[in-house]
Amino acid sequence: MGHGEKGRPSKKLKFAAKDDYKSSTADDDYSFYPNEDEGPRDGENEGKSRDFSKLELKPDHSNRPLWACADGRIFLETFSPLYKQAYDFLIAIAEPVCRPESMHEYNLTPHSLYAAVSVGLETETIISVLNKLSKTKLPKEMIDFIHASTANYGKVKLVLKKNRYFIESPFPEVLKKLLQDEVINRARIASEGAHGSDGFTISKAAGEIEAGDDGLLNEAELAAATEEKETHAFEIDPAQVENVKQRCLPNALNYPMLEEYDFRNDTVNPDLDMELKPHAQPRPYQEKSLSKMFGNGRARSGIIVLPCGAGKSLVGVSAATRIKKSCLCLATNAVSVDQWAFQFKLWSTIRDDQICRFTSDSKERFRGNAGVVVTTYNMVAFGGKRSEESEKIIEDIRNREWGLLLMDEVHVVPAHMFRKVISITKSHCKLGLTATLVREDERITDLNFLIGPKLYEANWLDLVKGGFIANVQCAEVWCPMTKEFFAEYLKKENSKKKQALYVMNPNKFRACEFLIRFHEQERGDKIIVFADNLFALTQYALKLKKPMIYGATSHLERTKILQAFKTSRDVNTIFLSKVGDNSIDIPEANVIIQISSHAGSRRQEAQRLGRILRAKGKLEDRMAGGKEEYNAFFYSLVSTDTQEMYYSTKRQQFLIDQGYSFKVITSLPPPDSGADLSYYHLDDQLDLLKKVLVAGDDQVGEEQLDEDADDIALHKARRSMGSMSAMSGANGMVYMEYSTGKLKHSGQNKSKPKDPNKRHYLFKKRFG
DNA sequence: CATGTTGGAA
DNA sequence: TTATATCCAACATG
Repeated sequence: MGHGEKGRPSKKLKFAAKDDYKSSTADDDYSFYPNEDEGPRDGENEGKSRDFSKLELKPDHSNRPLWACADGRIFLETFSPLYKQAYDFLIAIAEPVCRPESMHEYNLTPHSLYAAVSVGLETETIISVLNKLSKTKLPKEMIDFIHASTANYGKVKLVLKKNRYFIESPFPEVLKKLLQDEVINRARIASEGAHGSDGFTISKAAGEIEAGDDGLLNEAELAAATEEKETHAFEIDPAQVENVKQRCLPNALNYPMLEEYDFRNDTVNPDLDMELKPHAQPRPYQEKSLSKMFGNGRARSGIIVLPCGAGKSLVGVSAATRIKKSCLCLATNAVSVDQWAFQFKLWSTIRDDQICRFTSDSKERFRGNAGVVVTTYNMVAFGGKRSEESEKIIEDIRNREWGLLLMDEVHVVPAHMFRKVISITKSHCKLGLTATLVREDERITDLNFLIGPKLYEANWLDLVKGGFIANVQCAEVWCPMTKEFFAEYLKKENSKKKQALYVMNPNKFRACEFLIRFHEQERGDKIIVFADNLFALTQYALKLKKPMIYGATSHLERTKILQAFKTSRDVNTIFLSKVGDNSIDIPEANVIIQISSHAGSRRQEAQRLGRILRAKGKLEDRMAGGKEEYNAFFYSLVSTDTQEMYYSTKRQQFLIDQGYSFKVITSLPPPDSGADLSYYHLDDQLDLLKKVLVAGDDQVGEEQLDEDADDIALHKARRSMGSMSAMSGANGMVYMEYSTGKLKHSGQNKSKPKDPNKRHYLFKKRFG
């Protein structure tokens, strides 16, 4: 730990691009902020040589794009003509650490090498290709490390046959070694069949190769031809699969298991008749993802990383159409379920009666003996009492042997949920899709053994350049606290109260107001404002008279607001709470303003950024004049000299590592905007301050009693009246006025009880 | 039946 | 650890 910054190239770094790589991303102004730990940097690499000057350059070094260091780090020059091939290769064998414009940094780790072997690369291929691309002779340490890490890889396979799990290997001695492990030994179950002298079942297995993709990797993949060999195997308890897998990982016995599905030779499970439609033309990087998965004619389990908006669903649907067996598709929520079902119908020739959704209010069944089921993680893992109908369907899911388990947004699903889902379902192949493989906590290791290694990861910047996703300008806006707010901020001990103060900082509000005005009026943009803090969200939205959506906003209301945002010229800005992080799909938006967000979740940041990544406009337009224009904007508003500064930089390190250039803006709103914006007068600011202080004091205020009385009265009245939320006071009225006036939707009376305050958790709690 | 509300769960 | 969002099921309403 603690060597996030130290792990970076030292100041004495020789090559020129070093400066780009820091300064193109971060303003030196804030480099003094503590840098976050940088994911797993392997301990054993600490302290090894980082001095490049001793490395001996090859005579033709300028034609080669890589620098390889003894400690496992690799740097890639992105301006090299060999960049494309080198990138494909590196992404397969190493973890990307930092990918700014002109110089990428990667790290070789046991896990990354495991992933490399899993997609068919062999040790010698890895070394020779690295050597070919490197400007210097490969350090001996690196070669040794690759040897040591990969010696055992690819020797053991986990295979599902007729609903039973087997550990297979051409090397019986390896199986014996595994069985010396207590966990694995206990997991073994005796099975009938042709037994060899060592008690293993023996069978012949023939390798098969499919034409791979182009370029360097093709060679490598072909080189990874599987030979015909006797295969030895023993059976294990299905309930123990996960534990056994974990024992085999690089950090334990170091015989990580490959999971491959030889679907073409699967005669047990019924085929599902579906093809990609002709109009479904995968883009190059989608094709590449698929070639990693199906590179040797079988289906490998693993994770594919593509940014939001880059077309993950086409990859998922394509995978399903290639395997042509029953497919269980898992999404995070009901909205996603609908979208996936839609995507299947859009891209494939699947018949309507072969695809079904399984959620609380849609319990469809497919006809015939094979089909696609789209459901939520929750539904499968649900622990409580199920309805009769659900019970039947889930039983079906349990008993079926799935050809493909397609898991969307794997990065948001808690590990224990995965465990449950994976132990409930039996699948030959698992494909995880995600936009961000963030190495926060141990989650990533979990994913590695629960699903499989990373099969492919696209570089965002390359997709931007290709016009596949939008070109985003990220900016952090520094808003000084007003004197009065800062004084209160310093007085408070409670961090919650502090938060209320820095989020409601009038200068921040004015900056927000300014940005909204600018983007609405000058550029005609569509803007989403995010706030995690409900109080702030409400206050901002009310004051600026913009619609908002948060947890308690009804489904109907949500769709209405979103519809207006998408289609109406009058509604160009919406306020979202965390609801917007998942599940709400708004391709129209191209500006995001964050006014508050949670401490240090890089995932959240990336997800929000993903909202605006969908390419906007025609490529030609964007490239006009040879200079690519920004067509999307991402602002984080930060109150200076508060805790927020710390959190903010912490989170943004992630985006910097992804290669986004960052701007710090310190003069917003511009001085001359003055009274045009709210809270210009000190009196207004003080009013706001008072409001914040009262709200921040929550729970035990005198107001509470009044609210209580009102709320109880309302609670009682709710059934009979269904509306007339008098309790909500002026705030609610402003909100309603707005939503009825501007959105012009029908049924406005009905929506009245949806007043934000009414369902606020503070109110609900008091009845609990 | 469709819609809305509530409580419990993870 | 707290706050917030999500889902499911059951029940009420019209």
